[in-house]
Amino acid sequence: MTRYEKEIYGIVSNSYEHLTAEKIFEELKKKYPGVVLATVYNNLNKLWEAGMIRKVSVEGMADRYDRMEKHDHLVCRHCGKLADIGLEDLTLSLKGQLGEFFLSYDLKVFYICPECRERLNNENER
Amino acid sequence: MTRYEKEIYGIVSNSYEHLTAEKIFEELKKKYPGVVLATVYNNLNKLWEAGMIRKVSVEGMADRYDRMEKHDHLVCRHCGKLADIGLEDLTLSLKGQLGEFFLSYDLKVFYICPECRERLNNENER
DNA sequence: TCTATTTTTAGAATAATTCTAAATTTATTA
DNA sequence: TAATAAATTTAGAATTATTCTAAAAATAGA
Repeated sequence: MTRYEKEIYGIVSNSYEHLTAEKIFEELKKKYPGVVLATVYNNLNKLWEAGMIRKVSVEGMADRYDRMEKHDHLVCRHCGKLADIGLEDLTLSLKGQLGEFFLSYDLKVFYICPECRERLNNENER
Repeated sequence: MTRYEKEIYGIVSNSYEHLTAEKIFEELKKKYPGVVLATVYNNLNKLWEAGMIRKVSVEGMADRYDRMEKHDHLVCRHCGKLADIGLEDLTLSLKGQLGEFFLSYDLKVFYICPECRERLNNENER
């Protein structure tokens, strides 16, 4: 593992936020001011292809990167923010339904996050 | 509903393919040669916001549009192709786990599609 | 140390999508 | 119906996210 690979892996896998390449770049620049965005993309792709990090894609937003540890995502339909949630594991059920075709799955649950709910409430009261 | 909205809705909701905006544009041009790509995006967004069509997003690929009818997706990890599949409905289980927060969900199952499996086999045999 | 390989940089290029302003179409009202 | 307002479409520029290319730098191997 190269310097940047290691560093980027650390940033992504130790964060409970869901960082975009741009955010990771900003983070990395604190320690390595000379680094360049293409390097971030290079290494994110390498790490993703090696199965060491996740890439989370939601319609119309930049991809976000996430630690591997098993968990699902809540996605706010208003602001797009992601939150982690541990739902029942579907692996067995899916393997049962699909056989050895199965590789992995991605479950996203859409909702309105607490902040947006509150904001929407306030707007309605006015 | 405007002319184009209706037409685009028809294309998307009567197709079992998973069309990109570009493909829909090509399709629409057969009937309305003067139409412009921005119109396609405008109307796709309107239809999506109105909950009349789905938008399917997979890391690193252009968004694809799909009919609403309840179904899940198989995504080939090699070529990115989508296939429909009807898996067990999770709505009740998720409502149970999340309460009225729940809006909807999106389940993608990753696999290697038959074509890619075959291709990979052939390559290995050589 | 010399050579080959890999990684990084810099910045251009591409792809997908959105934006803006003007033109056109459609709907509403006098 | 004419006049006005509102919504849609067009044309093309702009933006955003991401990838590509070629050269430079770093690292690893013989």
